[in-house]
Amino acid sequence: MPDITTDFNARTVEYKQLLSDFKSLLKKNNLKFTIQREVILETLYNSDEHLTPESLHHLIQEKYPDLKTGIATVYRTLALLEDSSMVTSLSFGAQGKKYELGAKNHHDHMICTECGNITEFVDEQIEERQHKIADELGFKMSDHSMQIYGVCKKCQTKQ
Amino acid sequence: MPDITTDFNARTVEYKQLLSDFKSLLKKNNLKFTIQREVILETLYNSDEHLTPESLHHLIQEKYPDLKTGIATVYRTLALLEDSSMVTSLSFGAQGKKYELGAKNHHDHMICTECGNITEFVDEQIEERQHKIADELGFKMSDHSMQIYGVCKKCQTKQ
DNA sequence: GTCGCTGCAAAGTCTTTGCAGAGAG
DNA sequence: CTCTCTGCAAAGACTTTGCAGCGAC
Repeated sequence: MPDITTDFNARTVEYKQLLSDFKSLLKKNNLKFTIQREVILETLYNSDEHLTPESLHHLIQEKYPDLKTGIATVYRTLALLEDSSMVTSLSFGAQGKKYELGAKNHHDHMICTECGNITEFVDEQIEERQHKIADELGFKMSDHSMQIYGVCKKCQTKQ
Repeated sequence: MPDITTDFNARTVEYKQLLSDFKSLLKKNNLKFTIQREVILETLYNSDEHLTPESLHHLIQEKYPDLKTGIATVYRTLALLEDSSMVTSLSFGAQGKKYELGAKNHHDHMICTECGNITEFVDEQIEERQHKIADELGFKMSDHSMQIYGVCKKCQTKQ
């Protein structure tokens, strides 16, 4: 069996899981499962990028032009997903926030100040120290975020 | 000599240094040294908090009611200071940014999700790892920021 | 005196909200 | 059927900009 098919199946299973989590969440809160909400989740899932509400909205309009999804619904759904910790938002320098699915593994971000691209990474030593520091300061740590800013390889070459 | 006096002198010297840096910066760019710009720098310096443009503006209005400093000037001056790396901005969750003087030592932030207070800390091990990671990913690192979110001691007690 | 700065108000962004009709359960 | 959602447009919040007079140099 070719790798691509395996990958596809794995992703399909993963997405189904995510979708079912989402449905449970909605049911638990007496909210309805709508096509717009599904499309937003799916688009977030299929994007490797960190999306702004606006870029997410554009992607959806391109893929489902007949749905006429409103930007307000995108904001409302992102707020819902963020409240229930299914997505995480990143805010930095520029105006606006970028969102990503929180279901993916935890990681930190390296942000290129030239092109705006974001590379993800994890470092166990840092993760460990963070917990220690929170303990020392008497904080009950719930989350953290770390960004390294700089110029990425590609942009260094350009200059 | 009492400690307080020593402290005061030390702070005065430090502020004079900062002010003179600011003046050099202005001169270098053919900009003018105005009372508003000084007041903004001074207020930032004397605040231990991380200030939003609005809170900075309020502080200034309280302390110098006759100056009638406009919020637009606060924004313009903060942008100027940030461009020249004299202040750093933090943006997270909520709307808007908070600013702090960058001349102070580098540090990271621990943010209480209950009361919004910010505690500063530095950890050498983390600083070191960050440089290593940037190197490994081919990034030319210019800066970084790290935030730990959680509930501070005080708020844990309240609950 | 010149040229940049300031406050004001108006214009921009990005985000949220109110509402009437559409649609999920 | 009921009660939540949605798209739209209007309202909000925060930030930036244009302009005429003011003030640093």
